[in-house]
This record gives sequence, C-alpha cells and structure tokens, in this order.
Amino acid sequence: MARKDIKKLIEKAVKELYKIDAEVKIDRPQDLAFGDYSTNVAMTIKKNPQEIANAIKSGLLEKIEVKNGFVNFFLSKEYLQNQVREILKQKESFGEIETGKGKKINDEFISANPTGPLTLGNGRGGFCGDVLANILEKASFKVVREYYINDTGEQIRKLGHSVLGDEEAVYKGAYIEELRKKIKIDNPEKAGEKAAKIILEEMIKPAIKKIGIKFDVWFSEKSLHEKKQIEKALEFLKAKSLSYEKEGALWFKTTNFGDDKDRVLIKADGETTYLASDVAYLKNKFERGFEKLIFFWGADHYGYIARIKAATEALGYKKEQIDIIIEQLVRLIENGKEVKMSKRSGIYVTIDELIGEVGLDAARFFFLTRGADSHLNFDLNLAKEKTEKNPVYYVQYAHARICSIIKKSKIKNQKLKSEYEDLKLLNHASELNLIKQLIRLPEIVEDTAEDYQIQRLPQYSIDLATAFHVFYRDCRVINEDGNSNNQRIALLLATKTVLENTLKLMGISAPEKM
RNA sequence: GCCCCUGUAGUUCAACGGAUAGAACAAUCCCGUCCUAAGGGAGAAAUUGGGGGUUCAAUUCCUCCCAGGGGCACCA
Repeated sequence: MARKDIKKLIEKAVKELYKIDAEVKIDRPQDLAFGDYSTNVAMTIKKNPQEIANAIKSGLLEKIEVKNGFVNFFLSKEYLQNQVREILKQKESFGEIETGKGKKINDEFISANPTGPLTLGNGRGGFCGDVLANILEKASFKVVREYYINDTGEQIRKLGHSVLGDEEAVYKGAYIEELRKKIKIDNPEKAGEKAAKIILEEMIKPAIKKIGIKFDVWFSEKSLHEKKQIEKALEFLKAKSLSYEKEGALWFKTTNFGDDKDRVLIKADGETTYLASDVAYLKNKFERGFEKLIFFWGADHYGYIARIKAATEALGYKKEQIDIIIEQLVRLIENGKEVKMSKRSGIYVTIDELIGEVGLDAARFFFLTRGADSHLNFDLNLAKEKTEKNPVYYVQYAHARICSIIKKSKIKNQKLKSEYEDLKLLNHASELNLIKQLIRLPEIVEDTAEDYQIQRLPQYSIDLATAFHVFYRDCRVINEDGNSNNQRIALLLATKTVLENTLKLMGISAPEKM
C-alpha cells in the first residue's frame, strides 16, 4: 500500500532529522492539486516542511511539494501502471489486508425477539452488521456472525397470551391470527414457545435469507437455562463476591464497574432477569475464544451498555473487548408525519415489504450510506419514488458498461496476459485518476475495520464509478477499426475486479447488463 | 433532573482536528449516442442551530443556550 510506504518514509526522515518519533498521519487531500497523499506532520511538530520534503526520495513518487505547511506527495505513473497489473494478479483477493491476523471476532446483530416479523430498524442493523463482518473478514479477522434468540421469558409468555387472545394479549397483526389457527395449546408459555419457533423458522429466517445474510450461529437463550450456564455464571459472580441478596432479590454489583446502580439478577419471584442470561451469554462467548465482541443495538438499548461492560469486567475480561454500535432509530414517515413503529401495536414496515417495494440492492445501499449516528427518516412512498434514482444503479451501471465493452472486444484472456507486460501507455489523466481510485480499496478496508464507519464504502463506490464513467468518456477502448486497445482492456478488467470486490463487501450484486 | 445521539445547500446525506465544507436528488443550461445517455459537462445553491473557549488550524474538541430523537425498572 502506497499510503503505508509513504508513512514509513516520513517517520524515518523525521527521526533522522530531529531524533524524535512523531506520529505521522497520511491523508488523501480532497483536491488532487494537493497531491495523492499529504501529511501535516511538519505543523504538528513545528518543523520546516521543506526540510522534511527534501529528505524523502522514492520511486513511488513523481514529486513532492510543500504548500501551506503540508507536504504533498504525487504518485509516479510507473507505480500506478504497475498497480493495474497487481490488481489483475490478486483478483477477488484485492483489497485484503493482514491487520486482523486471524483473530476471532464475534459480530452479533439483529437478534430481534421472535415475537413478530423483522422490520425496517432490524434491516438497518442487519445490513450494517453484515457489511462490517465482510470488511473485518477482508482485514483477515475470523468473524462469526451471530443471532441471539430470546426464546424464553416474559415476552414469550406475552406472545403466548396474544396467540390465545386472552386479556393479557399484547402483540397484534395478521400473523398472530395465523398462529392462532396453527397452535392448539392452552398453556400461554407453551403456546408462546411454539409460536416463537414458528415465527423464527417461517418469518425471521426466510427474511434474513432474502436480504442476503448468513448467520454462523443462532444462539438460543433457552439453551443457557437448559445447560445450566446461567446457574454457573451466577455462581461465578457469587464466588467473586459480586452479588448479594436484598429484599428477596439477587443483585449484581455493577456499580463496582462504573454503572449508576446495581442491577437485579434474580427477581423476588424467583425468575432470572434478562441480565442474568446476558452474563451467562457473555461468559459463553468469551469461552468460545473471541478476542472481541461486537454488538449492533438500536438506540433504545442504550441504557444496557453500562451493564454489559460491567458484566464483561466482572467476568475478568477487558471492557475494550466489547464494541457496541448504537444505531439511531429509524423513523417511519407517512404523508409527511412520523408514525410510531411498534410490534406491539402492529404498526411497522417489514423487511419483506421493504425489499418488495425498493429491491434488495437499493435498500442495502440506502441504509449503508448513512452513519450509525444519523437519525434517519424513512418514507416508504418516497423511497419507492427514489428507487430509480438510487446511486447504487450508478455504481452497477459502471460494472455493466465494462462487461459490455469486454464482450464486444472479443478479447481472449490468454492473449491478454502477454499484453500486460507493458502498461506504459496508460498515461491519460482519466486513466491515471481511475487507477488512483482503484488503489484506495485496501485503504478503505483498513480504515473501516478500524473505526467501523461503514458509510465510507458506498461513498467510495460512487467515487470509483465516477472515475470510470469519466474514463469511458475520454478514452475509447475499442477503436474505430474494431481493434481494441489491450492496455485499456487491462485497466477495464482491473476496474471490474475492484468494483466487484467493493459491491461484494456491501452485499450488492454486480450485474453484467442493465 | 441525569446520560447518549442529532441539528451542514430547497431535500436526503458525507466530511481521520486541516488547505476553497463534498455528493446525490430537485431546479437552470449545454453535450443528440460513436464501446449501454441508467452517461458527461457548466453555473447556482451553506454565516455548518446560536454564543463563548482551546489550537498554527474547529463542522469536528471543551462549555453554555435553543430545537428534535432515544435512554434512565425486581421490562425485554
């Protein structure tokens, strides 16, 4: 990666010049006039940028300029041309980096209660959780995608009551009516469990399959009870003197770890709380050897963070091993007004409806474009209208155009190989700019695996597509006489590869024609 | 009351503490096709909610205020 190499060069130069270890950051300036990369290190260590620039020599670089205190680096044509060959060599593995070194990460997302269909909000977390897993895998982490099923407890009993249609019913909707026909059990708890199973198998799992997500582990809360793991977790806390009895309940001293107040593990009526299950579940996850646990939660679960971190520390692990990504809630807008979504009231937009109306690729792109912190509004009618204008088609169109040219060129792969030896004719500004976009992918993967800002990826795919469309305008691949320019075919194939790899990371298809 | 998130162009969103705050959609105009015009280009549109502060440099960090969303259970 050029960025890494430049960083090393600067660090070395600074060390030799001033005998200090400066923290060097390499940026990509927005304006290409400021170079392909730049650094502000001269300003942060208050030294002369020209002096630093003079100390650097590399075949990577065509020139180094100093402006406004920044040192700007311009990549050489030779380096860029060689990258095309590199991409063609690496193919689908282009973009992979080694930072993860095979470390095991558990990525838990969606984990919606099996009390109803998956909705918009679940989709947001689902797409983001899935794509983060893709990125982490690209960064050489070993990722397990996990879904936690709350298949026992209060909400399951309530589901049972709802199916039975008694006065304790809370869930509404056509699916409850359907379940009522299928389930002939009088006991609310048993009826609830049966209903949960049907909802999971016939509603949730098919919806997840439909949106292109594959979970490695479906983890049942009930299994924690059955395997006595909750008991063991509680014994563990007791042995560490981290729990105590008060007013007939068993409490967990979460305040020892920074929580506002202690929390109940076993209620006075003898039932364990959700937290008790979670302590056991956390213990289970860590014992499976994960170095890091990622959770995608909706903002309504914010209050739970302190508890989970406390539990992590109580179990003897570091709270840094837990990364909780809070997705702000999706607001449903209808006729310009917010409609409160709620499974209990039966007002929501399901994943099935969403995909049916706007399609999977557009839906994925829509959600991936927005950062987790944005409180996004979702207007289904507007989304339907805007579907045709979704930028995802702009990106896919670039891929389709490439496929079309390649098909037309009738070039054979074997013949091409020898042509790659020389790519020196790729000199046009639009060709070089396209290559500059291509080589960003590993950097995008590196940065995103680090900070989880998934929206960087769709943004990048648009930049990449734009660079291609400009190249398409400026540089003909198939000449008027019908012969093709093989070096440009090579660039085309490299672009196709990078587009495919990027779309694959987002879980979006790369159509050959549109 | 306390905690978290948000407030950026007409709209929906971007922007590792950096250079002239970027896109897309909408609105205006140009390029009539020759490898897919689902494309390309030009211009217009922003006092980044408001006031202080830290910094060589603030949309970004701190602080106060205003507005909105979420959370503060022996619920999940």
